[in-house]
Amino acid sequence: MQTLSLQAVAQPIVDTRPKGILDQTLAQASLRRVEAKEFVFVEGDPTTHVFRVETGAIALYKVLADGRRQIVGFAYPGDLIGLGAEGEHVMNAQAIKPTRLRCLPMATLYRSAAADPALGFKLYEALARELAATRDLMLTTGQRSATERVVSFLLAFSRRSERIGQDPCDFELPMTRADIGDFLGLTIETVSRVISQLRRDGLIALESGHRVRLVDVPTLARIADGAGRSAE
Amino acid sequence: MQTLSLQAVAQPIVDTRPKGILDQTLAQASLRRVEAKEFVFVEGDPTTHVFRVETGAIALYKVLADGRRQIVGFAYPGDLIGLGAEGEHVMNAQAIKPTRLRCLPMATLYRSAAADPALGFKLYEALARELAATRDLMLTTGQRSATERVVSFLLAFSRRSERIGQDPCDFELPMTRADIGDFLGLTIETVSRVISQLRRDGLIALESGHRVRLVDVPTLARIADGAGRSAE
DNA sequence: CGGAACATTGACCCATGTCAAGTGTCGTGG
DNA sequence: CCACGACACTTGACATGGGTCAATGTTCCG
Repeated sequence: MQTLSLQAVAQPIVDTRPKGILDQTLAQASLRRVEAKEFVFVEGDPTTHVFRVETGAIALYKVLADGRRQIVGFAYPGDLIGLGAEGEHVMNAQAIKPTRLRCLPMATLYRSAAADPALGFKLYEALARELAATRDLMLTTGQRSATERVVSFLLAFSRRSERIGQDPCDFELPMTRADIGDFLGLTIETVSRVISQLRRDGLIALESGHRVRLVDVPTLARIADGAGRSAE
Repeated sequence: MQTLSLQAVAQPIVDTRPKGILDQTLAQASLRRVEAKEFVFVEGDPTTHVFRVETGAIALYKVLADGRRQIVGFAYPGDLIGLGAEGEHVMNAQAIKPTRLRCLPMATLYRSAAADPALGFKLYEALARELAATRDLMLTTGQRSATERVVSFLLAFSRRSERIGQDPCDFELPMTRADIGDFLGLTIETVSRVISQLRRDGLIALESGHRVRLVDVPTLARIADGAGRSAE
């Protein structure tokens, strides 16, 4: 899942790197700050804008009538949110830490896309990446055990950490155990137990509940893909 | 899901039945037949074509190293498959009954899309619909009980049946119990047990394992959304 | 008609949910 | 600076939904 954020890596010496039209447009877009737990939009809101996360993190989730919650994704800096919904949003977007967003009016975006097929293609790609990520998550929640899910989650976060040029084996999880549980289809307690067990087994280490260090990545990788099963 | 397909509305007066450019292109595309259980493409295949299902049904799925399988969607007549993958496919597409497909070379599609933003938008919309469907499924597999999952599945199928102008309360499921299980994240046995129970409760009726009649839709709808839970 | 694939049903058991208690940890106000 | 309350997290005991294994029934096609 290499992201659209090529521009984040290739920063200008003299602005050699021609920025895409999307970046150009976004650079001028208004900035919005949201505090932790504040909503960017909720289900039913008219889809007036698309947002790009600049800093912070956002949880995207749906809820059932009785309050059960499924987080379908987290958005980190560089990610676009609000794409693909027509008319009104079908989910909630809530900040999990203080966050800054660029706000791009849908109308502007569509006008630009009609004029420039390359922009349209960018949006298409962004959506395709989201779809791929969502399907991977489905494979995880639908088929894996609790331990496999948590480990897959940690490894995915590790890969992301690496992708943005940070230590892939030592990172800060911005979300709570409840968020992880609602993402993986597990309860808080199960997430907590699995993490404790991984620590006891010496596969990960924690200093402060949210700072994770991956100690034995090969073993973790094996666990994620079902080591110790029938047809492994 | 009313669409942005303004271009579909604003069509010329002559040529009464305005077919979109996508339909025009597909009408000329080559036809391919696949038998039940035959693959349209598998993980790793180069993404040379996009397909539209004409008749039959296709299962789209991913597999884990040890063989566990997650069906991420079924494609029925009218649906596009193979969109959103770059370079190579990341999943398998297998017919669950004899199926006919229109095959559209990716290159042709992209060339057309570059020329006509309206087509690009169609593809974008198709992808957005898939994303929405996948997320709904995630909510189901991640948060619902076995009974809720099966009932949700039946109701979704019922809605589709209605959408294509057929009886929403009496339909033929093209897929096996194994397919349903791998779609919902349940075992064959559980699917079978739940269906038997629903029948015993008089909520559905079956003549031949695959022909389903929904008897008490209101109750089914209540079950799907968690009737009999804490905060219902 | 026969066999293979698919489906149902039952008995048992385990992974994970539920309920409950207890332990940090952080931010606020005294 | 400390005390307090609110949360988040951990841990334990127990319950249970759904998985596993196994036997049997059914359907469909050659």
